[in-house]
Amino acid sequence: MNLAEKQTEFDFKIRRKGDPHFLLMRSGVITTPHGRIETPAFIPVATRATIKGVSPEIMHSLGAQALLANAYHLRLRPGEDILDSAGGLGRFMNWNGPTFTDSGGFQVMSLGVGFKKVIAMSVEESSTAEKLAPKKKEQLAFIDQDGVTFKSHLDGGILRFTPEISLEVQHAIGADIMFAFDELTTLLHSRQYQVESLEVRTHPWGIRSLQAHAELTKKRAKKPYQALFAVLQGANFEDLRRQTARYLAHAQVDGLDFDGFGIGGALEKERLAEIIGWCADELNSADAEEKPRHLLGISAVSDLFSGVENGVDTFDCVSPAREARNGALYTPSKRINIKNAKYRADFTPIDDRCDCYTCAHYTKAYLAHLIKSGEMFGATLATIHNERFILQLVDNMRKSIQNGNYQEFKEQFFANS
RNA sequence: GGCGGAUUGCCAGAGUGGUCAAUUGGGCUUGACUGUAAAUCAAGUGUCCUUUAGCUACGCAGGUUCGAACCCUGCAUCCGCCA
Repeated sequence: MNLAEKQTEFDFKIRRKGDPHFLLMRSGVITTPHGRIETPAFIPVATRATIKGVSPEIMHSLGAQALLANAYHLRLRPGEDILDSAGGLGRFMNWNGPTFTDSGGFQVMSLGVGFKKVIAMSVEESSTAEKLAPKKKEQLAFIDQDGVTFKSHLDGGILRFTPEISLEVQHAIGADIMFAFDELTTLLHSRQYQVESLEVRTHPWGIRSLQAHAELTKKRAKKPYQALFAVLQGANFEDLRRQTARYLAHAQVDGLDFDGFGIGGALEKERLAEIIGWCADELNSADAEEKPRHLLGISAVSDLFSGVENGVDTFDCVSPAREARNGALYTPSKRINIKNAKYRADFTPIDDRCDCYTCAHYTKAYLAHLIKSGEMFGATLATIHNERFILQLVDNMRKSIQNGNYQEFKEQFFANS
C-alpha cells in the first residue's frame, strides 16, 4: 500500500455547505480508522490521556465523538513507548473513538513567553498581559530555528522537541489526527516577529513535520493511518494568515500533503470571526475546501458560533473542564460561579433544561459545597455538566446546519439566554 | 490555697513603648480561566468615607507616658505544676 492509499483511510466529506448568511459554514463527516466524527464537533481535551475526573465512558455518553491529548505531556509521562506498547492512546485509556494529539507546539508558548494564556485576549488587555509575561529565568521553553528546548516542568530535566521528534512521539502515541509542530506566537509579538516566526519556524517546521510523517507512515506501515494537520499561524494579520493558508495547503512531500488544518495562535478576541474567515476563504481558494479545519483551543460560546459560521469543523478546548473544576458552570444565559454565597442553599439544578447526569441528580447547593470543600466528586460533576453543555451546543449547531435552520437555532439560543 | 504561663481581628497565630488598623496561614467574599506548569491564580476582608484624614479596636477596669496591643495595678477566664 503506498502513501496515497494509506491516506485514504482518513477522509472528510462535506454534507452540507453554505448558508445565505454564512457562505463558509459547513457540516460533514470525518472518517478515521477509529471511527467517524460528525462536524461541526467539539473535541474535549484529555491532555494526559484523561479528561480530569471523568471516565471516557461518561464522555461518550455526553456526546463526545473524539478526544485530544498532548504529545509533550505524554512524552514526559508515561512516555510515548508505553502508549505504543499499550496499542495506542485510545486503547491505553479505554476510549474507542477517534483521538487527536497536539504536537507540543502550544507548550512552546505556554512554557515560554506566554505565562498566562496570551492568545485570545482583547487589545485593551495587552498591557496587562505584558506584565504577566514571565522573566527570562522563569521561562521553561527556549526556541531556536531547529526546534525548542524545554525545561521539564516536572523535574527540570532538559527535553528537546523538534518537528521530527514531535511526529515520532505522536506516531507512537497513535492518535488518528496529529498536528504539525508549530510556534504559537502571542499578540505581544511584533509583526516583524510574526513574519520571522512563520518563515523561519512554523513553515519549515510544517514541511519537516510532513517529511517525518511520510517516513514514519512508511515505517509503521501495518498501523492504521494517522492523519496530519498543518497549523496556520499569522496572528491577526490578514496577509500573513492568507499567505500561510496558501503555503501549507500546497505543501507536499513524497506525494503526501496535509490531511487537514489547524487554525491556531494569537487571535484578537474581537476579530476572531474575521481571522478564521480569511483562513477558510484562502483554503477554499487553494483547493483545500474538502479538508477538515480545526480551531485550536477555542470554546467560548460566542467563539463557537464565530468559528462554525466561518467554516470551522472541529474545536477543542480545556475551558469547560478547567472552569468546571474552578467552579464556573455554564448555563444558557450566563456562566455562574457556583462558589458564590447565594448558591449555598439553592436546591435547584444548575440548569433545569439541561439533560446531563449532574443536573438530573444534584443541586447547586451540593455542588457549591463540594467545590468549595475541594472534593474531587465536585470537579467530576461540574466537568460533566460543562462538557455536556458545550458538546450539546455544537451538536445542535450541526443539526441546525444539516436541517437548514441554523439562523433560527442561533436566534433561539440567544433569545433563551 | 501557692507558684508559673496565657487571653490579639471569623479561626489559628505573630507582634512586647511610637514606622500597628496590626506580619502570616486558614476561612469568608468577589473576580479570572480559550491547542492544561491550573482540583489553579488574583483581589478584598473593623467602621464611616472623597481621602494621604477621622472614629472604634489587641479579655475587663484603672494607671504610668508626649505616646500603650506592648509597661504597672486590680479583676475575670483558661492551662500547667505543687498542696
